[in-house]
Amino acid sequence: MSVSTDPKQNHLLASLPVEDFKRIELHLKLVTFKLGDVLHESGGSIHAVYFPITAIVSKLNLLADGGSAEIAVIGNEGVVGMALFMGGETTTNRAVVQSAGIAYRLSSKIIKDEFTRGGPMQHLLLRFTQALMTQMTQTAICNRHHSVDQQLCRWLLLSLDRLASNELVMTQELIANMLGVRREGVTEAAGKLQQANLIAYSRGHITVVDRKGLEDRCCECYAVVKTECDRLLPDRIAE
Amino acid sequence: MSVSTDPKQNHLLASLPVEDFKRIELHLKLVTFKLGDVLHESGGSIHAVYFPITAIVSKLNLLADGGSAEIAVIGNEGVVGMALFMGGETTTNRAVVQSAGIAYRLSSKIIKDEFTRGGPMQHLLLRFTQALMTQMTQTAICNRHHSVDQQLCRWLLLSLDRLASNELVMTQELIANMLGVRREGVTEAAGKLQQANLIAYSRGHITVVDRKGLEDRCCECYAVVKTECDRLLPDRIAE
DNA sequence: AAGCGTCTGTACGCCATCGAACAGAGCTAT
DNA sequence: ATAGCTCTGTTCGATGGCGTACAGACGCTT
Repeated sequence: MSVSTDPKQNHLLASLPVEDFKRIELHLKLVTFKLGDVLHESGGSIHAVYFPITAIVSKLNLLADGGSAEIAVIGNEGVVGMALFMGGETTTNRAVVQSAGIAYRLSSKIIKDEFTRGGPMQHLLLRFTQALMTQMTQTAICNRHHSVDQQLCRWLLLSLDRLASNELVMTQELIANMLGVRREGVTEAAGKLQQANLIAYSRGHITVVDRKGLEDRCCECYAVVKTECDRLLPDRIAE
Repeated sequence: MSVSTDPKQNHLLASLPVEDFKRIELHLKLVTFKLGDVLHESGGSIHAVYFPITAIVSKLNLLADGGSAEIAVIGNEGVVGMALFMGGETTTNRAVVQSAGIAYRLSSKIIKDEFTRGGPMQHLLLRFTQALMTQMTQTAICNRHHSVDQQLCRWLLLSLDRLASNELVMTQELIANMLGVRREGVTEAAGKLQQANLIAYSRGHITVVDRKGLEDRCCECYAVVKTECDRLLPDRIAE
């Protein structure tokens, strides 16, 4: 098996004890996602959870008038579809692929059974859920108090942390949807970052040149989320 | 026992099966909170969970520069201190009393044991957590897209739903802290609502006169949260 | 009843973001 | 190489919320 499709590239799966992993191993289905694929709709039923390996997934809230805002981003540190084991079955947000890649799918029944055991899997899923809540709440206050410039930095850094390379495939239009601002606002903010030699981009490809510079320019929100994720989540293989 | 101090005034406690309730009943400690009391600090350790009866609690995120924003409000439909059973032990937000009243306290050990059982209590707590996440995410998008006027309506309605009377004890200054806006912004928005005969207030006492009118004036965010809470949470005594 | 502190009302200039409209630049397909 | 589409850059007026400053109103205390 090639390293790049190893389920244990997902941090949650990686930190499961052997016996627990063995139990679900056969049920894990490799799936490939491309940019824009929808894992589940807002209000739609959820049939499985997904453990991203190289894919990155955005949770987007939507408004009746077409407005939107990303409320969290999930990569190989976590899992998509928590509403299944939380008991709600659906959520009021859409899960959409922000960066193409692969993930492992686990069907509704299997993940629920596993969660109900109350073992390491439950423990991991709950801690991840709390990390996700931190991201959501920090997004809320960031939306309230910080400039588009700062939020773009936060967004780039959060995405970068979940990516193997330093290049994002993402148009300014899409970033604007994520941040819930106008496309022109992103153009302007991105222009500033480019002038400052922090990023370089062209037609949907953004390359982060100076990561440290982005962090300096960013609001505190990124650091809050990062610190809390590091605290709550396993960062590599246990055992 | 007077009706007003019955633990079963809390919807979660009320919908526990008899045997599960009996097990924790003796450990429930009645506590009285006044406006501004802090249940736990941002980043501080949490020693107990609280089931509000008449009290209302705000979850507030804070910024280094003093900025703040309410990310959720919890009344007798829920519980404060989820980080305990989620495994994180602390959260990055402050829980502060927004409306004076009583609550029942359950110590760390008891609630954890109860949660670990995997029975009805776990089930209820998880569903409540998901309802709370809905509130958080809707707050995030509301902060991004809606006016102070609309947000004030949302805030009033969410508070009202958790209150026995139609009078809130709350200065405009405090509301401003919750919404993360200037006090003057609240004065202006509240002035409009008063002129429209939807509310009446004076020196820290707000009376809602026309609830329906508030709903009409509000953004969709209130309805989204309300609908999801109704779906996920028990609304009265089970058995 | 006088005094003081708290709460609310109002005004003004400033700035970030919005909305709309359009120009240019770079792929890609035929 | 030409046409057409997507993506990015720029402009301009409008506007909502911010920061600051101050004035009036209410109510508690002495």
